[in-house]
Amino acid sequence: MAATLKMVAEKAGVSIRTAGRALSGTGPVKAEVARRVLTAARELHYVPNAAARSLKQRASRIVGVICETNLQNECGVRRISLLEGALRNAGRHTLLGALPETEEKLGKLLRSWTGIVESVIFLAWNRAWNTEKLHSLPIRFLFIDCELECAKFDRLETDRTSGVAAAVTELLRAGRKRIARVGTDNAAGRRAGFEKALGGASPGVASTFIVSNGLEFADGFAAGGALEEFGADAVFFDTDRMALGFYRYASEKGISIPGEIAVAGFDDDAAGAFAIPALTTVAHPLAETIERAVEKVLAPAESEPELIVYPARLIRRESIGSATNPYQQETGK
Amino acid sequence: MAATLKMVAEKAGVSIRTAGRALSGTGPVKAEVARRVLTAARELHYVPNAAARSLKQRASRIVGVICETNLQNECGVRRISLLEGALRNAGRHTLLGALPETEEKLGKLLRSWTGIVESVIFLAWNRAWNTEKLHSLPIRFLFIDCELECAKFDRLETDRTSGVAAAVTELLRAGRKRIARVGTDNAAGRRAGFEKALGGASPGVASTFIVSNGLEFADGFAAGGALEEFGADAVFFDTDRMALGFYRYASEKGISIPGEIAVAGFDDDAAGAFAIPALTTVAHPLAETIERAVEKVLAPAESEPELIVYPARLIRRESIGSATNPYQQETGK
DNA sequence: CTGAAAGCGCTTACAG
DNA sequence: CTGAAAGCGCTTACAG
Repeated sequence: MAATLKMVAEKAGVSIRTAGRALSGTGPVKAEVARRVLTAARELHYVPNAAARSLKQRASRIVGVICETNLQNECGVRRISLLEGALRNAGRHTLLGALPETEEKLGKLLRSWTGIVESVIFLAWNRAWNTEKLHSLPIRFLFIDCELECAKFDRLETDRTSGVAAAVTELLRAGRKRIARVGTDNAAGRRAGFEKALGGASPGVASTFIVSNGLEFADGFAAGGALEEFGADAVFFDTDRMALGFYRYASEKGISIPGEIAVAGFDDDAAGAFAIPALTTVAHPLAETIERAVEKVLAPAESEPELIVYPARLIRRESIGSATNPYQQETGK
Repeated sequence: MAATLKMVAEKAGVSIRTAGRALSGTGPVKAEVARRVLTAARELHYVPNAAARSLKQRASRIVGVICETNLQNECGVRRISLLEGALRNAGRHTLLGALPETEEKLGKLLRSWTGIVESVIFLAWNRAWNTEKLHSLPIRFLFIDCELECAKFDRLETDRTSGVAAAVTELLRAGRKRIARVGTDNAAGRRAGFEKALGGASPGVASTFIVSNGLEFADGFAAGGALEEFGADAVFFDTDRMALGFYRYASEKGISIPGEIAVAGFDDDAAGAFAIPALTTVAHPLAETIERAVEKVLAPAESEPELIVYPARLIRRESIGSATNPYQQETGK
């Protein structure tokens, strides 16, 4: 049985209002009375009911976060972890949910969050879905790296296009002539980056796109056959996990990286820095994005929605032919 | 402005109670009246305020989950992801928080969760802390894999001792004579497992424990020097991430795995199955633990606290000398 | 400095 | 079948 403010007030022999003032420190209370209230509260192990306070104040201080369903890639996790910490520093709590399989289920989830959550940050979204229905909910929405096209919501995006272009340009600079990209079909920014880099390539360069269902180790491993068939001497994978899955394929087939094929990934997973050879990758602007997301959540709801794009950062490592050991570069500082 | 039940009732020209009945489907309402209410609700985009309902019903259906601070190991993430899904299937929401650095901050966090959360599941805990203060909070607690010794709370544990013992026994069976363990000082179960396995070893076997500050790639890499110094021909790492960090060290020094040194880890990260050589590891009983945790959260609070231990599972792969390719074993089914 | 009242938005009894 | 009242636990005005 949790103690209530009423119980504390009765025990201290004061009105509920006076007890409230004494405990919260707002408003004047005679020192002796305050002491009596605090003692009563301590003895009853009184802890204020945050939900009741929220209801009265119409401010729950809870932010919903929708993440991808199969949460396992390290970058997504770091993002959630950083977001939770930043939100907590801002006095907010994080309600976590995975993106449901269907629009209907998402609607149900958001309705069940109504009144609990003030804002919802989407870290994952299905681009085939309609955002219309979101408008009728008394919730503020923010989309991070969802490649959403609807301008009615705040959106923070990593500039995947430039990030991928930088990585692919690096493959070209290393003198590679048959460049492949392995990834999923719905990654518009990555495709654009790949094409952008190839647009500036010399005439003798050939390229291909190998469609993958997933973004996991197994998907990278599975792409090995198609890469051999194409005769790729360089490959960009949409995720580091895929790239490292391909490492295993290459090892089994005796294909040398980067000798026979140069490899680059995306996400800057910690595993990549320790892989053999260390993996060239593109890092998300995590810190900037998180900082801005929290600002957005704290800002008054009336502000105009905007699209903010943050640059990704290329991390060049051994897998495209560098002789330096990036592990020492990065951790030696 | 979110529409309230009162607004819907007024628009439909009925009492608030009748509107409530029509919308929730509880209790009898004349068909024509119900239709009027539903229409009004639709037009106003009415969504019930879950927080207000919680307050009245004294049941928030929100479960707090406290995870480790630097959430990056894959196993911990899978656990959270599975937990969120299982809780949602049980009609519960997941409030996420990282374990604060100090007891005081944890107390503050839990107080701020009071009234919001019905139970809190700890996925991380500092064994130096006192559990006494938890008792005064109107929250139910559950500890998963925290190696907590206090019998007043429900605890679900992976049998790390047997898991580690199985891995180390496998190293011994492979004929290794100088066995090291690399890990943190506070891992009681792992230490016990290591010692248990060595207790049954032949007289000629030597062993050592190399203390590590963290459980990351860099920590495994950093242990390389001490392992060479000891002249280890086999090593058990407390996490797969450390083991894979050591892979990099071995590669740089030209040490062959498993030829010169056999390696085993713990956690069953996906990366291990694709590493070269594929990493022998111990898998957590994730599914069983999650299922039981949700059962506990749903069960009446009066039940006696208990300690339940689930067995870990050894996954033997190339890193201790097996010739089979476990990748094919595991994904070929 | 202190208290009685009203209300956040809903639901749970209780009368009609 | 329907409505007026009370209450979840707190806070925000408003009187004294």
